[in-house]
Amino acid sequence: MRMSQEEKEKSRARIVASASRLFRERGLDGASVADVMNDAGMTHGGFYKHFDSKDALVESALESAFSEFVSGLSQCDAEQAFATYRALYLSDGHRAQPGIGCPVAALGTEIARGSLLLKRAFGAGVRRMVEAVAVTRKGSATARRAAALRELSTLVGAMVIARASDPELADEVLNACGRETRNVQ
Amino acid sequence: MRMSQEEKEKSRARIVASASRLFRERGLDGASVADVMNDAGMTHGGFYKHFDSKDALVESALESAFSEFVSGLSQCDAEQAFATYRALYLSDGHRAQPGIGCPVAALGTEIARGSLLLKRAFGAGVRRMVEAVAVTRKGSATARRAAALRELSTLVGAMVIARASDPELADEVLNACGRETRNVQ
DNA sequence: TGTACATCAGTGAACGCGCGTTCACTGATGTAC
DNA sequence: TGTACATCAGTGAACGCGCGTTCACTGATGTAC
Repeated sequence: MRMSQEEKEKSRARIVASASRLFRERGLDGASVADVMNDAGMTHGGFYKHFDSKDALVESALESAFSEFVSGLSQCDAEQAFATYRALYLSDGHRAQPGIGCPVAALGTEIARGSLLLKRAFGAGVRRMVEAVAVTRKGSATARRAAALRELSTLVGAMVIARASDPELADEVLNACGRETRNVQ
Repeated sequence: MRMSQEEKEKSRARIVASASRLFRERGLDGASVADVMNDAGMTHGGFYKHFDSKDALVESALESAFSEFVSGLSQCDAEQAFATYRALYLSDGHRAQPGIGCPVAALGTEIARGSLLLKRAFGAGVRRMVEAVAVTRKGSATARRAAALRELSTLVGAMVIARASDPELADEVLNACGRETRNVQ
């Protein structure tokens, strides 16, 4: 039966929210259209009233995931912000909950095999993260941006290594990157 | 027709070599058993004379990929080694050729969803990379190891971001991490 | 404002396809005597 | 050393399964008059 336009918008929002979480938890291939629709409380057949293809959903889900994650980071106090970012990013909570965490650490190596369109959407999200980190740094705009890119790279790499390794190595890499980062030689 | 034991060993080596490359290029889900066997010059049916399952192949392929990548790194002069590692790791060549590159940057986020067995194999490979980098650092064993973990995290994160983003951002992150790394504040 | 009708969000069955895995078969290899 | 036979690496067809996508259908919504 037909739903109102308002209901349709709500349905779409639920689909994107479910996809955003499930893709990060299970991977782009690991979460099927049926999984996502079921999580959003519907059957899979109606999916194509909202999106042209699974690829289109991935793009929307990525955008949503970056928005959510960046706004979570940006709630911190500007002065102490980066220390807080780092502590949050490298926390056990973040390691254990990729579904609500950083899209780069959750999906990076899969997006690398995607279309240029997908990489542009991903790049746009990374830029938002870079900008959120850059405002916590000092120096020229160029230097702040470069520092933010290095910091982000370290955080992403540490979380990727931690999640893909046994718990012992995971702890070790998170510890190594979580303290004294400013004294890296 | 039955092959000699020597031939069987050669076949197995070809299967692992093909898997090692194809998994890094296309992902664990993106390269099928048939793809790998075909690349190794055989049909898919004989695969199970060599491995119990695709998962077992993934484990062998990972081990082979780490071996190959670490030995490539270790050929450098010990004194200048890390500068060379970094330049090689962040090069356009490495970005464009994941199939012969770092297994962490190629498969990290997928391994994160795998079994503990797979993560142990992955962790063992990462440890070999960490040790190869740690010998190029100075200070106590603990400090060298922590520095190596941070350096590796930065390299991995930068390559993951670069490969998953549009070319402009890719260049920017590789540049930001490729120079003046020792002055990260 | 009321009515008649076109639209379309969501359902559930179905499609073709590629996947990991299994299996009967072939014939050279390896082995027991 | 030669012979008879068991073994098994590799082939190619087949299996059940889940995938992305399509489609006929339902009935409330939105709209034209």
